[in-house]
Amino acid sequence: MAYWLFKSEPSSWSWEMQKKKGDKGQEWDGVRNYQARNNMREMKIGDLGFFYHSVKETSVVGIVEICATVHPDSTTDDPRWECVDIRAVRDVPKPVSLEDIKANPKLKDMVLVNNSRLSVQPVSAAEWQEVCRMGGLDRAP
DNA sequence: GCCAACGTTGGC
DNA sequence: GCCAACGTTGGC
Repeated sequence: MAYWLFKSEPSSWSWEMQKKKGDKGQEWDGVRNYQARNNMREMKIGDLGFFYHSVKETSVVGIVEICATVHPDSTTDDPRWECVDIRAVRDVPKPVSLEDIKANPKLKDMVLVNNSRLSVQPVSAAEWQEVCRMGGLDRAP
């Protein structure tokens, strides 16, 4: 089981929109960055991820699950670009802000802190537990 | 709205 | 293969 973080600007794709897709989920398309794509290639069904709102809210707002492994991105004919499908699992009761993450020494190595431009990132198990705790999930999913 | 950081493109 | 120019992202 691996953990990930998906970053999205709410004006283009928000957590609310993701939740409306329900259990069917949604293809995480539009990624045009090799590092992000390579991370998606590593994902397996059942892996979990944080849903992070960039720009305005800069907070982890939800938990998602990988529901389809990597496949061609339907929004382009360019065979280089692939993506996975994710579905919303639950809200994070208390969204965890970037400020809070930066202020927590346990999270100082998070990719989010050190490479803010990568849109699909790996998250360690320890980081997962800690962010879940901060978000008000006493038991990490 | 600004700007730093980063990734990509294209000329050589 | 290098590197300058350019475009985009995202925090502030």
